[in-house]
Amino acid sequence: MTSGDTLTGVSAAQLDSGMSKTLHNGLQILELLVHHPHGLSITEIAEAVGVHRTVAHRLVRTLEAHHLCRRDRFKRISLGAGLVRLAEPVEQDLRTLARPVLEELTDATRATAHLVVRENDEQVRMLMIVEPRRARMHVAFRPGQIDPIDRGSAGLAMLAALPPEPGERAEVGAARRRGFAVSYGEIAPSVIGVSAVVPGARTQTSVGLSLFEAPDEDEIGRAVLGAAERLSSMLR
Amino acid sequence: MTSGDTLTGVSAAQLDSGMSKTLHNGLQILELLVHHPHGLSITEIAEAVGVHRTVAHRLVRTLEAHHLCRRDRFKRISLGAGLVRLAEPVEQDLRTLARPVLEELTDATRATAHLVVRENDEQVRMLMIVEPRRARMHVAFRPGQIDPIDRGSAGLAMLAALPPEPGERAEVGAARRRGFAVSYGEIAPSVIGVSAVVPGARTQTSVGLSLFEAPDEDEIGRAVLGAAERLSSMLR
DNA sequence: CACACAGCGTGCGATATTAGCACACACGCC
DNA sequence: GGCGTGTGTGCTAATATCGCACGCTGTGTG
Repeated sequence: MTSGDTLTGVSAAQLDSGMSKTLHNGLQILELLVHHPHGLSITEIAEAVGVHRTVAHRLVRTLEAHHLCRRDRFKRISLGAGLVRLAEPVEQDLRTLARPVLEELTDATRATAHLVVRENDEQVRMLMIVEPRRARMHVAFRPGQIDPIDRGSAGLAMLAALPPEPGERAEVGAARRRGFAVSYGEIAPSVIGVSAVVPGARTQTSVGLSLFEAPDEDEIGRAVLGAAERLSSMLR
Repeated sequence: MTSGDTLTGVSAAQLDSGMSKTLHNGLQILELLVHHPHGLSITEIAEAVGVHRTVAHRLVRTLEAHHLCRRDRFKRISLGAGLVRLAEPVEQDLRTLARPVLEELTDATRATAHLVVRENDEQVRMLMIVEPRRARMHVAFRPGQIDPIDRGSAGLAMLAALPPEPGERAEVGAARRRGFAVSYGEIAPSVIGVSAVVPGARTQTSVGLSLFEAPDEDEIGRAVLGAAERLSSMLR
């Protein structure tokens, strides 16, 4: 991974053979705009993506027609509202049901609660409730963030929910015995994670907490397990 | 608008000259998948979008590399979690701050609360809180839904926030006098809308309610105006 | 006020990318 | 075991794209 990632563990897609270059470039524009909330000009986009200005222009027009980009009155381009329509069906029920559970968990523990789902060999953060609740999220994690499956408490918990593998990390075995996983600074430095899987979800799912100080693992683990159980029962 | 819309007012983007056909096709796949939560096969996608199977295959591979699609173990394709990363920055602060305000409004009125922002000549529904709160949303409205600016209470309220236009609808003038707009069945049949703009938002924004029975307009209007005011004060 | 400048938008040909074919493969079903 | 459906992969023709050149708009400056 020699290029393209500006945030922790967020890998930019590489143009591989058997992929469409034009579509790839268009999507790269979207991913670029994620990191520029105040918008970019056509020229800046063209430079960043590495295409000719007129090419960027055409791609932006196309994205705009789909409401995936918008242009303010100064022609600066930012992400468009059509994206929320596209994102809305993604694990919709799960997110709707999980929100009150996470809020409860956050209120009980004064820590940031997460909902994470597995996607192949990676884990995706789907929902976060921070404390205090109305804070804007300037933290290391963001919804939609993608990390490898074998890192962090959420990933460990998911691996522990499967049958033991020969070369698995010791933490996975510990998580399997305890029912919840703990990790220290694996995804963000000095952030401690405690997670448990949600039984019965269609795709592997976990609920977890982020802490900045070493917790009473058993107490926090019980809270997380309780939240996972509660969410699990709502899924039926 | 002769083709492509399956839901109320949701218009599919047309391939216009000056647009990239490949990117357009790729995005069409995403929009198609919105309506198929259980996934589609490559062949079904190819048919629906009107491209050759191998073309669809390549497009899907590209989308997949960007985590915009995922394939389950039976090769069925559905929307991927990368979309929540893309959607997350869209009006992020506004949505974060508006949620508690909308929840309060819903609890007070037992009606569905909406947050709507303007995008050029269209309005986009950004957030909805339904009553009961944990219900899955099977209603006529969905987050991300796009409607023309001159329909429904949210649009009327936004138009009323601008200087009077010569040919404007009478309802706009009424909304301008009262400070909030009311509409009867303009977006979804027999659904009554009451909306007020949020002063001070970067893009024109409104807060509103959906009702199924004719309300006491002044009472509901006061509640909506209060919510808009509260949200407005949080933006500063 | 006129000028220059920077960035945006649009035709139009050369070219590289894509479209579609033909085939091989995997899987489930009779 | 054979068949049928659906997926994945080289390869060439064809076509959509790329990038150039030009005109435009709006902004800052002498």
